[in-house]
Amino acid sequence: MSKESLLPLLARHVLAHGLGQASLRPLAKAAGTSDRMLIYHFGTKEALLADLLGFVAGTYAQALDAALGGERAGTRGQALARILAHAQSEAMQPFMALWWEIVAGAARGLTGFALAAQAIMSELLGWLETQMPERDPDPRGGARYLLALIEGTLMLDAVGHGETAREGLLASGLSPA
Amino acid sequence: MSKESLLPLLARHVLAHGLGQASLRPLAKAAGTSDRMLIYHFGTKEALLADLLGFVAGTYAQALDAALGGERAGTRGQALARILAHAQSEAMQPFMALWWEIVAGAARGLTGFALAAQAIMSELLGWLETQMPERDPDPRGGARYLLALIEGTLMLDAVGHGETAREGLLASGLSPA
DNA sequence: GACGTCTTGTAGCAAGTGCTACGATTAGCT
DNA sequence: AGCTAATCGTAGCACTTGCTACAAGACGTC
Repeated sequence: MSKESLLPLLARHVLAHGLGQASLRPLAKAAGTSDRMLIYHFGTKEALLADLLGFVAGTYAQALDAALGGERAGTRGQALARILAHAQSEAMQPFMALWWEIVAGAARGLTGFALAAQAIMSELLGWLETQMPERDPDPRGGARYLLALIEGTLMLDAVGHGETAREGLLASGLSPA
Repeated sequence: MSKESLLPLLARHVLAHGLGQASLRPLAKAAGTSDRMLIYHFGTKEALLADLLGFVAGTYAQALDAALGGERAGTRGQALARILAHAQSEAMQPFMALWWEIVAGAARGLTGFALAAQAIMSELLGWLETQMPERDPDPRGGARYLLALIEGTLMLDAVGHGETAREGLLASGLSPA
């Protein structure tokens, strides 16, 4: 079992159970090894977590490319709707739960978390920029504006204020009225 | 030492060190008691956490009222700037770090976390509604729109994408150009 | 003073934590 | 074949976790 072949299994466990419960022995069982081997491969739990978060960020990038093909949106509102539908889909729910744990770690200054979070946000921002309407007057600023709005919406979703977010988007003038 | 007199001390410790490291013995030491007493008063760590998060939510409500007095903003942009300045202030930094942990817990479905998060968001939303400009065409929707934008901005701040958020706000048309 | 309830200290338990020591197996290279 | 280095299993260590058992003081009520 190589390091690389372990990462997907570890990620699966973390997506399902969260980072808080991610201790070596359960992780090892989920990956079909022993804690001894995890330490052997990664050296330290901290290093394991850093590698794991990097892997998750990479997986997210792939999922984004796969799910949201290339053609440009007609309006900012369409780009917004498209990405919200993706993030709110059933399949992305485990990732979203993990995402807020990554944000919390980044806010506490944990380096591995901050790096993964920045990578994921950069990925999403890059995708948003390619999605901006063809003759948008300010694609760069617009993409960043949408990014803030999207993340705020997803956060409100996560804490049970989804309806609040929906009304906010309606009032933003972006939604297809 | 009553339950109520313990809560501020416990909150201080959690704000400084985070929820992840919040185990009974360190908490007890920070509050000047023993783990035995914490269990005696709260019954369970889970119950302690729920009480503690409720207390933090209440404290946040007070801080909001105290720091951001009553007079209405002239424009949506002013309301936005005002609350962002508050949330990004040095004094609020420990609370913001704790906030993302609360969000992460809520996203994982932990009841105490979800309740506290909803209370805090409702408080902020209520305050935003009182701050909307006098002749705003849609104060209800506008407040919700601002809420999403604010939380997205704060999240990007937390993960080191503060500059991204700033550019997004500039492109929103809300900032005093 | 007697009684029962509330409060608190000291010890400790069973389980889980990250990590290490040591030995056995395997693989690759000469 | 013989040697070296990578890979892995078994035990275990020192420590922390949430929580409990047991007993002693504090305190108001009769």
